Amino acid sequence: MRIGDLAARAGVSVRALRYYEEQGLLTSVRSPGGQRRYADRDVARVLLIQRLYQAGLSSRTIVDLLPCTETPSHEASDLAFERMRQERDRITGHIAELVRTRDALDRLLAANRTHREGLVPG
Amino acid sequence: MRIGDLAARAGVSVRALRYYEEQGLLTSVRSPGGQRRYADRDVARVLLIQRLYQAGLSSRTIVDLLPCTETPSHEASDLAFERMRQERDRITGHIAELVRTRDALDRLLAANRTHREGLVPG
DNA sequence: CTAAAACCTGACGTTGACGTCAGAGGCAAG
DNA sequence: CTTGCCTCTGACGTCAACGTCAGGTTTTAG
Repeated sequence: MRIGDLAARAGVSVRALRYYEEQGLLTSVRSPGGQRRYADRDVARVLLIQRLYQAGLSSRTIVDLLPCTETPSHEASDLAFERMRQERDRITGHIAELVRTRDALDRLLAANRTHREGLVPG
Repeated sequence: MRIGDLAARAGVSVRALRYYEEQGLLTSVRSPGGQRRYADRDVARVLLIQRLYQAGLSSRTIVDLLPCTETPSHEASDLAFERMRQERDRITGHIAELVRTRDALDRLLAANRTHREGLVPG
């Protein structure tokens, strides 16, 4: 599978895939001519990377965690495991914050709706 | 209230407050010498701004919505109202994504715990 | 065999929310 | 009036995840 195919299947840009490799998030086998070739399983890997980015993790953090995800072995360091727990908790906190923000918006929307429905005629 | 006091009370930097003013998110009255003076209610305003930033809104988006929040009037344009609904829905979607990501991490954590607890002895 | 399409490696550009530094001025206390 | 802290206006720096362009090579369709 070539880089353009992987990009299409994972819904990211070719540039992004090269950047992931540069950051150590993704590896590739090279063709005799030097072009990157990927396996089918890399689609899922890229989707996971995207998911983690979207959750606010940095490249550095992701590269620390990925060994855990690929080969759940005892060698996956305690630090990586602990880091994963930390990130999980951070996400939980972020979700709570977003819920509060949404509630605030809901209250503002309600207040505006009141004024819109003519309870305060102009 | 001076800018340093507001910064301390709202938990942001002085630089951030000047930036908010530059972006049209915050206004101030000037002292005879040209220094910014704020009212107590500006603390809440800054906290709201911070909350919206943290929810992924840009300065531009926030400045569009803030008129709605300060004076819920009929003049608050339909566009601002609609925009607010959009952002609310975007946040809801984002929350759902974060929950999915957290679930993924939970599964990975469970897998690793299995290997850690000696079910696969080394 | 050829031309188009895809890929390669640099390397500089972008964006947003500030950080930081320089040089100068305002302000309450003693 | 001066000491010291706070504040002012520029204006350049930062950082991350790519976008984009240049100039050249590989792969594939016909």
